[in-house]
Amino acid sequence: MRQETAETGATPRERYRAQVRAEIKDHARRQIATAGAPGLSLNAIAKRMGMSGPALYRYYAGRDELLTDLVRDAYRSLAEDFRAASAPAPDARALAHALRAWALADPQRYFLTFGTPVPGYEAPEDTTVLAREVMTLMLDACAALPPAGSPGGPFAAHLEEHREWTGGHPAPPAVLHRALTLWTRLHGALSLELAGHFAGMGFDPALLYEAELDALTGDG
Amino acid sequence: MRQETAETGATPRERYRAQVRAEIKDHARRQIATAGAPGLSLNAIAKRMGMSGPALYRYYAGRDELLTDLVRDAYRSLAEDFRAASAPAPDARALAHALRAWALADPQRYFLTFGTPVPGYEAPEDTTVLAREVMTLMLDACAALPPAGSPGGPFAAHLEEHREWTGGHPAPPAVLHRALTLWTRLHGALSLELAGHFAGMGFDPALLYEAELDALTGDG
DNA sequence: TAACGACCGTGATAGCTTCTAACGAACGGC
DNA sequence: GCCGTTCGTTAGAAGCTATCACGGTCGTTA
Repeated sequence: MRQETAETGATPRERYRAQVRAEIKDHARRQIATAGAPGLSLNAIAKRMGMSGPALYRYYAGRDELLTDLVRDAYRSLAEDFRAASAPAPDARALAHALRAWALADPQRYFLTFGTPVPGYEAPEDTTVLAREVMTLMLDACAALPPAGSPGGPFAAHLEEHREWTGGHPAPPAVLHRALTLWTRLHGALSLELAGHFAGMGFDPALLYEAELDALTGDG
Repeated sequence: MRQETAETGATPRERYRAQVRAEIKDHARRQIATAGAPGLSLNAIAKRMGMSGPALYRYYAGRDELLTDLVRDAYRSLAEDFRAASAPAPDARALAHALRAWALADPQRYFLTFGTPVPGYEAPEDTTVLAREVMTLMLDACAALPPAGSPGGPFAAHLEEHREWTGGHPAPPAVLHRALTLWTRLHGALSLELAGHFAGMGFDPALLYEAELDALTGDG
């Protein structure tokens, strides 16, 4: 039978394994932060950890599995920041600022989750679950906003009949619409900024972001 | 001396060279459309063209140069579609629809221009010139819109002093703001749709796009 | 027409990558 | 103390970018 330690609930072997996996992820994070996802090299990680290339495959079946783990961590980290920004009460402005801070802290991490998808790579089921969790926090924040003057256009009516993605959230369609536009507009400004498309244009991206946020919280 | 043909103004050698380069680009386009930019392989292109790998280097110095050429073509193609949508008169709605059609026709081409940047790769000067051309058409379209009720917030005031990117466009700051939000909002909705982030959410991305467009042309 | 030079395609090579397979060593449970 | 699981190694296949040196071809020029 296996002997479990009190602290972690795992055998020493499993603890070692978990630690090595964490170390691998740490190197991968650093590597991705500077060279991006395509620059992630299992070989380089192994060498930097002082072991040979194939040894890594004892811990990760391949590049994709490592990337998936990083995506999972990224979503979890964003959800955590969102939860912190939602305390003591859901707040769309705080959420938006948390999102930008999270993105600027590690742009490649943002691209890993919301950037260009790798064609061959299929996101596993549980990442969409994590994404839904983030979405739920956005819905809560938008539900807490003062209701907009307009009752919502034809798209809000469309959303009334297609609310599978809300996970049973009781928000009215106008709030669903607001949450979606909050997401897409902030992502639009943020992703173009991070991708460097505003470079050399002269204006301050932070002010554009703030202007979008004003438009959203004032009247979507 | 070089002998120029009447039709193309180039020697037969140069015509052949241009034709081969075009064929390479064609294969690259097809390859990128299915496997994305990281899936672009010079070797595979060469083999599919019936020649050996290194032969390609006679026509393109490397992967980056080929990618740059594709980016250039993409911008040119978008600018062309925008010009067509701006006839007979600048029209923001027509422009937006042209953008979405252009993106859906080849999502990887969209990502090539507006997607996650490759960290090692630096876009050459002339692509920014092409991007400015696209931006100018957007500015023209926004200038032709009926003026918004609001005179513009603090960001519009900021833009008044930072209008280098307009290339001397005489539009008032409110129009500059509108053009920027047109770009970022449409990109936000479009890029998330193309990246598959709306998959399984149930609603129709086209309606979301249309709703954003309504919000923009009605009152930004 | 004959020769020269620019250009094109080839195979060989270096160095990198992911990933599989087979072997030896170390660790932990009984 | 034995024995099996697990770990790390080296070797190797297949792929990629990119460079080099060589031979063939084409166009021009003497």
